[in-house]
Amino acid sequence: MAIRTRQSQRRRQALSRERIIEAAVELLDAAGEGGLTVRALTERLATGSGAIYWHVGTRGELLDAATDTVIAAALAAEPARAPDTPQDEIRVVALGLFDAIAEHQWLATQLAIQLTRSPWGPVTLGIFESIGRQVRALGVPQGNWFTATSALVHYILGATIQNAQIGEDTSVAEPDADRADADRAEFLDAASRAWQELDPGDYPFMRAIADQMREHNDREQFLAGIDLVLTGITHLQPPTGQAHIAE
Amino acid sequence: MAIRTRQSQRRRQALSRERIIEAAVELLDAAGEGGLTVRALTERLATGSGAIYWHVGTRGELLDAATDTVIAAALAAEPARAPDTPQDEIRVVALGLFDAIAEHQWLATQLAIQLTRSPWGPVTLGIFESIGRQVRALGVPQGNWFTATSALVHYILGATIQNAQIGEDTSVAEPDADRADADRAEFLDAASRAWQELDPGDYPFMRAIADQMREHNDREQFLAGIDLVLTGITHLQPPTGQAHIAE
DNA sequence: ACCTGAACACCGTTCAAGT
DNA sequence: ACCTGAACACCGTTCAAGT
Repeated sequence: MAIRTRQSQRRRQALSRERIIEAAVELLDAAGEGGLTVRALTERLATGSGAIYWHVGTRGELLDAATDTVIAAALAAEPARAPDTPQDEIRVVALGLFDAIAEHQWLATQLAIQLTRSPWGPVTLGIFESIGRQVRALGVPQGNWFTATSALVHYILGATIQNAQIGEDTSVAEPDADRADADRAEFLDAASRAWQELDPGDYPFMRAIADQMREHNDREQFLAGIDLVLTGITHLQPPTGQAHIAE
Repeated sequence: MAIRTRQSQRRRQALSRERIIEAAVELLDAAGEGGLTVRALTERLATGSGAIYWHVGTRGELLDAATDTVIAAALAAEPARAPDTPQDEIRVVALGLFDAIAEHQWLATQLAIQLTRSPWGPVTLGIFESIGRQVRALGVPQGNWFTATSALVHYILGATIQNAQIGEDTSVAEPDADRADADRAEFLDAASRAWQELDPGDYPFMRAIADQMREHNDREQFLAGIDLVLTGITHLQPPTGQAHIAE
């Protein structure tokens, strides 16, 4: 009963690479990575397994294509209000990724897999380019572009992966926004309580910050981290030709 | 022929949870996540599949246990020279994770999976605690502990995941250190050339930094990012009770 | 308590055959 | 060129049976 099969009797749309990727994203959203099986896909699309391989290739290639598609859409999405400084633009791009991963939790793992397997594949390239342009607009000296952009991108990816399941909802449905808020408060409360019960000998730090956890807002916290990195970028020493002249 | 079966005829060590995890790590190191199958494991350990389930549980639980074990070891490892400032200690912890993931590439994905599924599981907790203690030692005001620690941890995780395959070797074997260096130079050169051939309309930034890629050292670059975040932490505003009094 | 291994359900992929 | 679906090899997990 879990997943409703939306179109099983006769095919409504012609089969195509795009249609297959779209259906794959629906399955992934509904049931996670394990939910995307060739059989479930052929059933949903009312076709045979060979058709999938004809249009997109193996299951792995389909996963890559789904990841590329969703990330590219998140990077291309125009924000409601036009940002007027490079800092704002960076926040917009970062929140775009943050929300995309919250909406499609399977993205966190897929992103990590692509990052590991091909560190400079299309996905990473797109993210670096988006952030890098704003770093340039910030007036950072050219020799620091790579360091500054890497720091931002890596912070964004790490934070975004950890917040995948916490951030949920936000932009999707309004009706149960209250319920989502309640869920999150409950989650934070549980985490906070768990930390307070940790062995003080092993986890003195986590115990000490247990209080802060309760009253913390994921998006605000995420943006505070962005600001911290931006501050670090502002104070970068202009690079020398040779690294580490004086250590 | 690929993987040498080290002990097949008769069992040399008594079967135990620890022995199974050890063998799992060997399989993962040799052939990645796909290389860890229950059948390969039972063959290597000269046992039946039921024994695995008796001692550790499902394949997923075994993957979690392997991840926990390797990360805990990386965090507990004592550095060659004792670090004498909190900043140095942070660099030591960060490089410990950097090297662990370079040595065990499958860790990058597993870490991301655990981070997504249980954001405050034992792995994340251990990393936060290690870094958090040093943030406290740095003299950061308590209200900023969480923000500062998150920024560091998320940067470290993001950077470390992307550098998983580039960083390889380093601490393992000396004989082919030259060869590994050559491999990396080749890799960087290829990336640099690929960026120079990108469409200037779509990727102006990546084209502009293609040169920097060639002469870049992963570990130095990683540490430069750490320093950037540390600088940002130093310049954090002391927090107010209510967030965003004046926007 | 600890271990064996056949049996089961499910999976990705291929490919001869159709249109 | 595009699609079908049976067949194949392989997988994780269970469990009655052994010690």
